[in-house]
Amino acid sequence: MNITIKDVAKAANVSVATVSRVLNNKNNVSEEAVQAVNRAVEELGYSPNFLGRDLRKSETKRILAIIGSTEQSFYSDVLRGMQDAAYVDGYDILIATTRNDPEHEMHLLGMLFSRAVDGVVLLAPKLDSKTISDLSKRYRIAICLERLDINDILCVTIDNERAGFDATSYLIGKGRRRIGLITTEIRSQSSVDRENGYMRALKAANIPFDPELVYYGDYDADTGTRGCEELMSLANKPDAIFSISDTISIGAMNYAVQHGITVGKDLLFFGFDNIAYSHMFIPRLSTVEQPCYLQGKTVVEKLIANMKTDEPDKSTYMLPHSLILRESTGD
Amino acid sequence: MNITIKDVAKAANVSVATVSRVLNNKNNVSEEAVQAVNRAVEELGYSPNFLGRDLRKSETKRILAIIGSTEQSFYSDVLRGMQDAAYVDGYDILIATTRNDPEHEMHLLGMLFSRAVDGVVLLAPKLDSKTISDLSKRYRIAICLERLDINDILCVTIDNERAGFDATSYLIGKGRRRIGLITTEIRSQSSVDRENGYMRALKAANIPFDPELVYYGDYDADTGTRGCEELMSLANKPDAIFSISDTISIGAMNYAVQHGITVGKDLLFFGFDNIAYSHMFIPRLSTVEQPCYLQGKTVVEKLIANMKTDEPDKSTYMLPHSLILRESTGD
DNA sequence: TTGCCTATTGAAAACGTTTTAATTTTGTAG
DNA sequence: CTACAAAATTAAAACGTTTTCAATAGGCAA
Repeated sequence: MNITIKDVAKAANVSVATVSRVLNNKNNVSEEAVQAVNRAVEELGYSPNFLGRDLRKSETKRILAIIGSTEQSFYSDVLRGMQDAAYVDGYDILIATTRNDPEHEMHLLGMLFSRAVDGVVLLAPKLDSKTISDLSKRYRIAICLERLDINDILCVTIDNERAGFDATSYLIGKGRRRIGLITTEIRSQSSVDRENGYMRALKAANIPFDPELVYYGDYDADTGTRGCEELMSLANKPDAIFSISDTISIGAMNYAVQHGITVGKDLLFFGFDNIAYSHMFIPRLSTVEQPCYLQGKTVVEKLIANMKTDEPDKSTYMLPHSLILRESTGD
Repeated sequence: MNITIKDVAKAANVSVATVSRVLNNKNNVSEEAVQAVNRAVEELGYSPNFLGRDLRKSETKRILAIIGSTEQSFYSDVLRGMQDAAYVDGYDILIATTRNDPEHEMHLLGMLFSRAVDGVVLLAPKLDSKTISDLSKRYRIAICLERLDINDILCVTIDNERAGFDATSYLIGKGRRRIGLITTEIRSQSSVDRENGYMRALKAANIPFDPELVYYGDYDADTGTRGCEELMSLANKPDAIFSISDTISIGAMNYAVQHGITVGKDLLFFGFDNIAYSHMFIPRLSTVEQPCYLQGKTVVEKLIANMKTDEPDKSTYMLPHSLILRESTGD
């Protein structure tokens, strides 16, 4: 029913081997054969079945990027970087979402076990690090935008601890001493690292850590709103708030603006990620920028390199971040 | 080197056929065999190679969602709907991005021709409708969030013309008679439809159409900012602005707020999509809400149904939209 | 002419599954 | 016991490619 390489061979009066060679641009084939095959392909409207090819070659030239959801808009830059790197070596990047469900993440990793893709990049994995680490011994897996506490898997990320330190220190440098922190209930390594950076900055400035000033929630704007509300209802209010994501910060600032708090003066805000909306929302948000595109590009380059070797690179690469200063810190 | 079904068969002392049947839960196999096979699978850490399976079965149980980029955050709801529908029939949804390049869109459709996926959903296609329509005759393709001017392909969308009409009419109902329109340079069908709705609303209210009031740009916030600036520098300024996306509206409102224009009074704004940030930005944006999740769910349900039949459904389904009224229209 | 090397070609094996068709085993009724 | 149906099993074919290996054709030197 479907047109196969056999049909093309028949139409072009050559063997299937020759057709295959023409299709793959092998050099040891006569000009006539090339012409005949191409004509036949054209006439029949043939396109090769990759299932056959992939099976025979035992490779798919596809890499799967596994993410929680596409909602985090800054993923788009990461993915762009990944695609650009993949393109160079003829790979395609496919994306699948886990909805932050570890079980579904495992299901998607099944595409790797079952050879439906050649490699996987986990963006913000939810599975425990032991599991991932074990799998990475048998399969080509890399992690991006995160790192594992187990240190034997290819990671491309930023130094989140340092970034948390930098942001918090900046607020301290602005004379603030009661700095709130809004972070996530979910103990992702990046959140933990950012919190640790926050702590270290306090310690470095001899400010005692006050657990009251930490609010735990989700990754969304509502968390920011509720967090800000809670922190501002403390007897001893904060004079600055660092959040581990811009989305949270925007929600938090939203609360402040609506309650007549002068952002950038009474209360400073520092976010994380530099999402597109962070400079649309007024007052504009100061934030930590991470090199999204570059992280994506780098992780795929390294992963593809790993596919070609038996001694995979298991390093953790930390790319440089930077602080973007805007109105929310009074800049 | 890799563990195959043969190894399992040997270890379990049965034939590969039996192993296959156990793995696929076929009923005509003895309890002992099931035990033996499962034990062997466990011991060897075997997982089936889908390339072999897919080739033999001529199906992959995978559907590819092709989008421009993941930046448009409201896609995430659509994709969630798609996944939920896919899950019911044991399909996986994979996502690939075209970066709005028709050529790359065609490349990705290659996964369909080459049988790497069973079907494709195009979210906002960039290829011309003739091409897509032709392809849909040979392959299982559906369109979501858009429609084609050629009407012979499965589409799930909203009535964008009607939505444009509704939004504009609402502004007119608020006493506005100079209504600006910010839309896209790119002539996507949805943009065109929304514009047509805008026109029809003007006509229905006996307001002459003024081409000066239309600004063409991109899908981003910058376009909104520039568009608003340009429209407000007219001798005869608008008293309301309808944009074909929230992102644009937010950029536009941003300009207005910064230039001391009282949004919701001097100037009304109406957006489109009801993205998450549209109620975070103050003043809050009135907008057209489309049923994202439902569109995604529906399109995949219909597509899967089409895969099972020789007489595919080529209808266009228009799901209901609604108006969300907030501060930007003085509500 | 003969022999040999090179360039091109094709037949067949291989990739790892599922499924068909044939065979063996089991169970049951007579 | 025997006969026969039903159940379980297997060998082998099939899916559509790529690749190996052997074979053929062509060119050229001797």
